[in-house]
Amino acid sequence: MPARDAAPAANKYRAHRERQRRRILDAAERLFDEHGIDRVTMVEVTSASGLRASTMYQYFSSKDDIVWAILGTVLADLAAQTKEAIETARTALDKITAMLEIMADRLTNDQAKVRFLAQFDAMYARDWPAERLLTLEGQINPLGFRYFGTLIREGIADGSLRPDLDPDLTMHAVINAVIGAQRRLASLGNRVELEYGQPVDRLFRETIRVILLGLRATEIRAARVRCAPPSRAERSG
Amino acid sequence: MPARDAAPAANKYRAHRERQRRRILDAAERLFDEHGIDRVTMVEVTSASGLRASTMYQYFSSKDDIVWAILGTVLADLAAQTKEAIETARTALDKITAMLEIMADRLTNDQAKVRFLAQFDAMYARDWPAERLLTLEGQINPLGFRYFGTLIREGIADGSLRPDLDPDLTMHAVINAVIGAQRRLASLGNRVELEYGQPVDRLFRETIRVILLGLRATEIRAARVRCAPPSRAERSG
Amino acid sequence: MPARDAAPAANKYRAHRERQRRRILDAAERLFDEHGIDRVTMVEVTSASGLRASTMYQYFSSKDDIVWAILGTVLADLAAQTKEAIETARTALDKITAMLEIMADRLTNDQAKVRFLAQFDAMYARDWPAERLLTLEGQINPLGFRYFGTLIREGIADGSLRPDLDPDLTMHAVINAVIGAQRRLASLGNRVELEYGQPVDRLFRETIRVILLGLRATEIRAARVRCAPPSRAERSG
Amino acid sequence: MPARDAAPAANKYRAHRERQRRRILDAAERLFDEHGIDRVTMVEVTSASGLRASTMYQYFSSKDDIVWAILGTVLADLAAQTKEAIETARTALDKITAMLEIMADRLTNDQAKVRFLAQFDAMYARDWPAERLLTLEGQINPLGFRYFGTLIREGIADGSLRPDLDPDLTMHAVINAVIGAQRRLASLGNRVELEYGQPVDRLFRETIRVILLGLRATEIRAARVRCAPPSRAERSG
DNA sequence: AATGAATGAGACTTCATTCAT
DNA sequence: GATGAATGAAGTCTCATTCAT
Repeated sequence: MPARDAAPAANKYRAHRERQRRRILDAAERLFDEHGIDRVTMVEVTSASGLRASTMYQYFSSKDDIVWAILGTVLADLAAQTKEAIETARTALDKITAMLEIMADRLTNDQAKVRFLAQFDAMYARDWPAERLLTLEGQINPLGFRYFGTLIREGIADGSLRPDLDPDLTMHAVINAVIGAQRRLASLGNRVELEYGQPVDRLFRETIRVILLGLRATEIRAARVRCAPPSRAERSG
Repeated sequence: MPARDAAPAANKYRAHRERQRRRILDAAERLFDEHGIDRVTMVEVTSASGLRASTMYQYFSSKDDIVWAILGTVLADLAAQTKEAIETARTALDKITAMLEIMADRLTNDQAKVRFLAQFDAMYARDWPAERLLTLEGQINPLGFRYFGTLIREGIADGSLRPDLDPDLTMHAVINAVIGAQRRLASLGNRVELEYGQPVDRLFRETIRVILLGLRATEIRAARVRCAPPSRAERSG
Repeated sequence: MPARDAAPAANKYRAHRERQRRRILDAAERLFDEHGIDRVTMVEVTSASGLRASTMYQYFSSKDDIVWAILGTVLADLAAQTKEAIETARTALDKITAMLEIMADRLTNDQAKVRFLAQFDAMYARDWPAERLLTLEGQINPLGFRYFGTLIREGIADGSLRPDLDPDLTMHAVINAVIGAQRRLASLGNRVELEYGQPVDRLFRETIRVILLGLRATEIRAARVRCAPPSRAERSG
Repeated sequence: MPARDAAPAANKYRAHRERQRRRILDAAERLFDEHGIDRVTMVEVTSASGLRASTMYQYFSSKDDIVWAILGTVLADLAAQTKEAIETARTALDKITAMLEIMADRLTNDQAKVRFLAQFDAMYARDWPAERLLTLEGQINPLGFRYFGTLIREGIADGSLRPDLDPDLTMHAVINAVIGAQRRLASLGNRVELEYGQPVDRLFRETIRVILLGLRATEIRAARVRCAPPSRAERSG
């Protein structure tokens, strides 16, 4: 009976299509990471996927298509992780710390994906429309850029951040530096390690530590209170 | 007399060659910045230089050749500036500050060159031999990487840096973050500006400020100088 | 009862097929006119018809099939119109005039179809078998080519045509010129208008007028009627 | 001595280049005529010219380029012939007759080139910019379109043309019909011959004869003089 | 040293068509 | 009868590079 058969058939098609798509994206992701996005041709992706050129075009009509598709999945993962981490944090400093921790974690456990983002930034930044960037970074910080200012103000209010920070500037500056460092380390990878004699994770975590030291309230509050002896809170901060 | 004619002729010849070389490099630099290194072909560089393909081969036999040549000039400039700045500084913090200032200055005044370095990192990191990286970073810090550890120790000793910094790690971490941020900002350029509503220089200088805040012992000293001897808790931060 | 259900089902089926066929032909006709037959691919016709490539093959298995099908309908219309017009005419000149009028009318009111014929001539003339041409022109003049000679003789006899016309040649020559002019004007369309500053219909009607002037015995007769019995010389032209 | 060698070397290059160009154009012209412009691919032209695909692109970068180049030579020839013929004619009717004679001559002696023009009209009319048409037709009538009106007026004045012709319309209409007929006959070629039983030249010359009969003053002058007996000239006209 | 010509290699893309469901 | 998937074949075009002058 056609009515009964139609749905399963359609499902089967869709499932097949999805599987093929994944094969292509996986092959592409691997090749991009091994040789660099710019050095990989559609022909290579095609044969690495076990397809013929003309079949490929039924799925992706250009390398850009593939790149954007990969970007989509990478960012979706990232967004989910970030959101979860922020929700469980309490003070603003904790939230910021959680965000940066996520980035350290990704660098350790998903270096290939971070490298992909690094390449993407370097190669596509030029061409892609500004809204894309909003989407991109917006997904790293799913609460939106506006939230950055709020976060700093919140931290100043709750005493976890230095009171002299510029709410409209600081968080942007921090995120940028951290993303820059993370991607650079992912790209240069073990070269950095060879050279600096330090694993990339340690370097990155140290970067985060220094930045958080630069943000946190401890010393400043001491200065503000000025001539009173430091409270216990300050001492332990 | 051949002896007399030879030298001027040779000079003229060398001068001509040097001029041609510059034309090529300038054209390439411009194209690389406009369209991205990977999207520029030798054909384009050739015709932008006003040469013929076959003439090009008398100067550069591949795009890589050109890229490395440009890299050489960019790094030489950078090295000179950095060295000078460091020499005039007194405390370790001053030296670090000077190094980071140089980077901010380059971002403001030589964004194209920073963009070039950003592209270089992203695209050539993969292939180029490790010694090259040593050269690269070695020229930013002409005193050598070993010096980084010394610098931190010096700063702790002269009281300009936090005493709890790890001499083998901190400076590497800081430099990496700053380079990462600088190149990222140069690459994304006015896109970041549109999005964050802040000019890239301000963002970058804020990044530096936060990092220096994270490094310095200043506030503690400030508090100390002003009112009372620092408690032990403050000293250990 | 199967006997009762079969007929309506078959009808429904046939109606559906016919509707699909028309959709395809209409889409093709439009595309052929917009972009030129040779530049239109089956893929384009297929998607303009809202079908899938594989479905198309249930109806037409090549572009040629479609072209011939369209040709069939266009010629059928034309044949009907021509036949009717000729039947109501009295003298040979009137018949010829009627035939040419039809062509002017089509140029004015069905320019797209004339353009189709123009393209067909230019592109398929090379390949198509000679019998097809017979069919083609035979339908414009449903009475057959032989009739052309008869027509001229008839006109000479009834005094409507110049007596010095060659019955085996003239009508062919005239028809050819008129078809050539008509199709050319349809093809070049408003380009001619822009250039010559005259609408295509006016140009075409003027062409017809000149040709008819070249054919008719009228003026001589006019002279005759007005003043004096015609001399023998005038009668024989 | 370089000064002496340079010029001959450059000449040699240019001569070689010109020879290659001609080989390509000749091969293309032949293929276009045999199979139709649209059915010929660059690959075919290339190999018919004895070149490699990549060499071809040093000369012509698309089929269109080739088509336009051929068009250029064809029109140049035509323009030269037409101009010469017109100059030696005396009355307007003679001039028109000369123009049409040229077209008959080309049909007889250069049918392939006329076929090329026919194809060009049918296939490129759609796309090519209007100025091109001006150039095209302008070269057939090198005196410019304005001249058409003048010619008719001149003919009416010198008594060689019917006085009731519309100077702004007639010549355009005539030329269009003649070009249409000529190209149609060239395209259909021997098919027409088979069918009509008449060689194409005869048909075309008959077309011209009828049209000229339609234009010339003879009969009209009879009418104008009205009641005088026809002169001998009129009788034999 | 400069350059015109030639070209192998290969990337990208589209089409028409078949087959299994 | 409709359609999703697959694909061989072919065309278009560009690039890097060599060679002879």
